[in-house]
Amino acid sequence: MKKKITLKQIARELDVSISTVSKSLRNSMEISEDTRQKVQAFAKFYNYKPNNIALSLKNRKTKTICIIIPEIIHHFFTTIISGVEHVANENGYNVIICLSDESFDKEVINMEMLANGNIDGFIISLSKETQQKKDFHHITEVINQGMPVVMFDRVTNDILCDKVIINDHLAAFNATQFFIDKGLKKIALITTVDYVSVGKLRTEGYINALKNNDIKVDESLIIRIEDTEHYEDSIEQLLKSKAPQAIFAVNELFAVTAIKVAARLGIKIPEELSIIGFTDGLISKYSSPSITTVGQDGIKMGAKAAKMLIDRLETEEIENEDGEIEEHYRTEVIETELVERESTKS
Amino acid sequence: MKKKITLKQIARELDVSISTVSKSLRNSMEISEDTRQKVQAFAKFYNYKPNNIALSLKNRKTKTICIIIPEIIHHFFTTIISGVEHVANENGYNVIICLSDESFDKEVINMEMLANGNIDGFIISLSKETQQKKDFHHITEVINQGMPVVMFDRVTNDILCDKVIINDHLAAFNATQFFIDKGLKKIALITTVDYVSVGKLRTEGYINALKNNDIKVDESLIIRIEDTEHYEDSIEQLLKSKAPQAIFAVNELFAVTAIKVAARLGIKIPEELSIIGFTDGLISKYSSPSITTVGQDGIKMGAKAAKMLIDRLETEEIENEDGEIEEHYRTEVIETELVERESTKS
DNA sequence: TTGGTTTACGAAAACGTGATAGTGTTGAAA
DNA sequence: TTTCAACACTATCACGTTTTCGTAAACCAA
Repeated sequence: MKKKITLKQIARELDVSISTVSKSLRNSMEISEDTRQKVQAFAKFYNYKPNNIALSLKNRKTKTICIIIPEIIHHFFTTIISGVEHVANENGYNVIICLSDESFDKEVINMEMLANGNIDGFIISLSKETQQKKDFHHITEVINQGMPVVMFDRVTNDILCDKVIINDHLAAFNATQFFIDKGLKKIALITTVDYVSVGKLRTEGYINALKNNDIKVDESLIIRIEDTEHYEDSIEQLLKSKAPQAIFAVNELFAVTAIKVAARLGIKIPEELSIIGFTDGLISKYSSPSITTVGQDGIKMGAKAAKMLIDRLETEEIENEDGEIEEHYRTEVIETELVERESTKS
Repeated sequence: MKKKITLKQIARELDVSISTVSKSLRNSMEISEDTRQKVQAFAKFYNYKPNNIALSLKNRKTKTICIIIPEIIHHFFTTIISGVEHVANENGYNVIICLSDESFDKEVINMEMLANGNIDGFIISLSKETQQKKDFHHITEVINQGMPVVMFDRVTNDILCDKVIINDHLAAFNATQFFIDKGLKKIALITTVDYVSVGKLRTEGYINALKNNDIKVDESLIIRIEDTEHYEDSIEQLLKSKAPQAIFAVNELFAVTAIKVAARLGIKIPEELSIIGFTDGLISKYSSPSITTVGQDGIKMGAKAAKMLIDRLETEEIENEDGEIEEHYRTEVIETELVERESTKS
């Protein structure tokens, strides 16, 4: 078991100073060809690699970013991670993943913990609880310390920072319009409670599409789900009592559950009932019938977020020189597209 | 924008030494009540938090572990992460996630990068390419440097370290036996190529179950899939030409694809064809019909792996004192259970 | 007053690195 | 012979902590 070797050990072994070793290894002209060779050979033999922690301390940057997500067992967030990770790696950054489990406290603890030097910046999607509480002090604090933050998907207007979102409103509008264009008018909505920002926006998109086509909004066609475990009954109720022609679900799980319930009730899809979900995940793809969805490109979104963060990290020094430059934050909108499958009529 | 404050700044401001500040903050008895109060109040006001990087450098531990997985867009691995993250957090550890993308090179780069001080230990599941190459030098090297490594799921006997696995052989055996007990004898297998360790083991389990029941192994009932994109045709071929009574698939995707193909061919499930998959993920749960699977509890597995790693990290100092203690590595086996759903007859 | 013990603090080292600023030796120009 | 530059290296500092050791000042006993 040979432990990692340090500059100091090499220096002692070769009877030169630490500076000489350091310079030799970075091929400084100050050091004679001879010594350089010797040091480099020795270092290679003992597989010397600079200690990243020491470098981090010295350079005041860790080359590590943190992504905080509410939930990892969720295809959308997984694709986000994938996108972030890829761009980060390309730029020599590592990624620390934190799960807030939709909990405000965990989000705060994670941020405060890592803000003390561990990482260079954050990418975050707010937990449900945080959105409900509207308490963002932990985030503003981090930003005030000069650490860049990029928010994605579940964002808030209360914080000024870079953001990456999809146009939830428009996407929902288009999905609803898609139904209407097919001649369907009795369109149900399965959505979340309103404090989840994206759920709210999607609901609005749905409503606006109806209004835009002079279709009256029937509140009894809208189900707002809070408990994410037991909602099958509500859907069954809806299908039985209202017999909608179409359902727009604000996520994949709601969509696939609707399909299951419909199948159980003997309702034919897409002949008697069309369904569109949100988020193009594995479930939609492999469900039978497969589900038409509003595809959010998580990979692209994650990649974008990572790029924005890294851009800010790498250009920060320049901004600081001028001292007085006002931060100018951007909000990027990622496009969505309707992925047509078997759950809607073509 | 107030940057983080350091001990040095507090010391200068209060006109005491750095040591005094440090001691005051950790409530050392050496410092007078008076000074302590003063320092603590000041520190609290400026929200002083020790710099983790400096601490890491000093203590030679980072309180961060790394998990390397082949692929994140995969339910099993996300549950693993979830389990790891939970246990890690409970013990004050952060988790860095690296994706090897099934690539040997990326696995090596990630490990070498992080082994230089960034983290305290690894949890890893081998990439396909690594398993194929059987080149594990990067892992042994890290272990030789004294950094603990825990392998899970895709492991190898060529490396001595802690491991967490499921009994793939037994699980496959039991699944196959389950079919046989229902009176089904013409059982097909959809598996991976043999260099994927778990695929191989599951294949063996299947074969042994057949042999154990004096059923001849029919190689034409076995499909070994290499290209993970285009294998629908092979399955269609199998169903058409051999008309198996049951299919055992070594993962979720193979199982759900089999269902799709069967549906297309008008084969009734489970009446004419029973299917069992492996890994109890969302797809199996939400597929219609839902799929009976061999459930691997990823959360438990990840939690176990994290626990083993942290145990080793926290007890290491003690071992080192004795100097001569031989490392005794453990291999934990996580139980599986058959989750019966609609794709098999009850 | 002397010697010894507290009390309350400070200096310095260590973790590992890299940059800046020296320093001694040699050889050549003046 | 002096001076100056080039060469080849070394010393030191800084990053932010914690910890060990040292030491003035104060107090007390003899």
